[in-house]
Amino acid sequence: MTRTQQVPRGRSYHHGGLRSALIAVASEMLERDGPEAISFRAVARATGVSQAAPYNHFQNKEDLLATVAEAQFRELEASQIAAAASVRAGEERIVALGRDYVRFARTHPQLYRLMFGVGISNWCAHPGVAAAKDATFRPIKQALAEHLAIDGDSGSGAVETAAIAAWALVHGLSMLFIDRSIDPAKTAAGHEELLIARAVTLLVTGLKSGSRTVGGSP
Amino acid sequence: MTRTQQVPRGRSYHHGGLRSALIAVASEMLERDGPEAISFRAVARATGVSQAAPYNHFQNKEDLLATVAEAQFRELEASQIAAAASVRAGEERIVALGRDYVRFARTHPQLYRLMFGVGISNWCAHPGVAAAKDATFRPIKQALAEHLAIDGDSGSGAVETAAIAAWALVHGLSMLFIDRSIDPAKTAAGHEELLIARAVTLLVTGLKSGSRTVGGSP
DNA sequence: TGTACATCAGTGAACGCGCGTTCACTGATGTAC
DNA sequence: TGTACATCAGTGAACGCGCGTTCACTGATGTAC
Repeated sequence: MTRTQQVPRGRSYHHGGLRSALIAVASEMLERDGPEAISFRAVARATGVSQAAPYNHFQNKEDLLATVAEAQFRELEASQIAAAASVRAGEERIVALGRDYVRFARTHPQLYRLMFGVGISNWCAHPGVAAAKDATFRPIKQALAEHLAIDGDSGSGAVETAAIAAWALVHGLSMLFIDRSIDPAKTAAGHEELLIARAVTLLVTGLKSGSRTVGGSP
Repeated sequence: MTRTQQVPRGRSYHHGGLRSALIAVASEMLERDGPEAISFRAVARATGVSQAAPYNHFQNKEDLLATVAEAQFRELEASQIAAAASVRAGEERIVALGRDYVRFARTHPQLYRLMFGVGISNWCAHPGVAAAKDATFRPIKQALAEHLAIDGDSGSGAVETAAIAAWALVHGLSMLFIDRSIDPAKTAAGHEELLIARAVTLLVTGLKSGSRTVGGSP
């Protein structure tokens, strides 16, 4: 209960802030080695603590990984909110959100892989992650809804579809960059930014000119 | 050299077709357990052979995994070629390619994850995979080039950008479906197909109406 | 203010495991003469 | 056709490893009276 004061107090037997320290160290190690290679023991070791100590703060290894993933989603959400606020509404904002998204993913490539399940066998045990993921998704949904000016009838279904398409596009770009499917050697330095902007613009253009015609029965 | 005859000959000490048997068994196990969970020993065991036997056919575990990945890319390429041929050129063909791509990914979700590096630490050691990946990419590139009717000057750069955007879209959709980010409970049965078609159509629409205007300096 | 006590958050040893890989070996197979 | 020999493709034991997790424990901390 009094563990709210998280500052380690000198030569204390107790760590004082082990939980957050483990999260920080795990994030670093995950980013360095990737989610497939990380071990619970190694995280404890790197935090300067016995291998059993983390069990006072996390149920098991996956609990720690899921916690890190959730924290990353919260950071991405904050980044998206900031990106949306930095630009006036409309197409510009949607492109800004797309660029921000891919930039975030490429800044933390291995953590981004973790966020989408690499190295975690049972997502279902960690519902908090799904909630954080949904929250991340909100800014782009809202920006699209505003831009398409679909307020009422044809409504939420179309926005949902558009949002999923937009998400798929930036997620796909991020993953292809991360696993080097898009060759960074071929893509001259700085051109990636242009590529991302163009791709998102492409989609938004399609949304605008097709919003009344696209659809129909399966 | 005479190993071209791959049929196991009854109670033979030698297997006769161990290499391809290992690939088949590994594919099954990969699909069942995922690339993070598979072990070289387990593959040997399931093939009914000692744990050392596979080393006569593969340098190491990753060599086997990469071989499986390459084979899967070849299958996807064949599937894409067939999909392109099944429909007349134009927007329809592009949508058909997209649907086929995502269908393939969702039919072999864990193998698809392997194809994009999950469970493999060093892609660079397996250049054949990259080549197979490029080949997979060719049908959609060609379909886009034809549809955009950009033959000469503004040329290959625009097609390349469009192709990467299209690839990112279907790859993103595939991955989001596979890791259940797109909730299949929310998406009523059969509606996924519609979602995929709509998303691809969106992009193609954007390509058409924006092909002369999108671009500019970074 | 002092003290007895409950609780918290560590330790270090151990359990049991399966892994990737190597090694010396041997039975099976194919080939040259 | 028979045979000596090289090579191929298996075997089974072993090496060395680090892993996730549990356990009995104990030192540190906070609290009630």
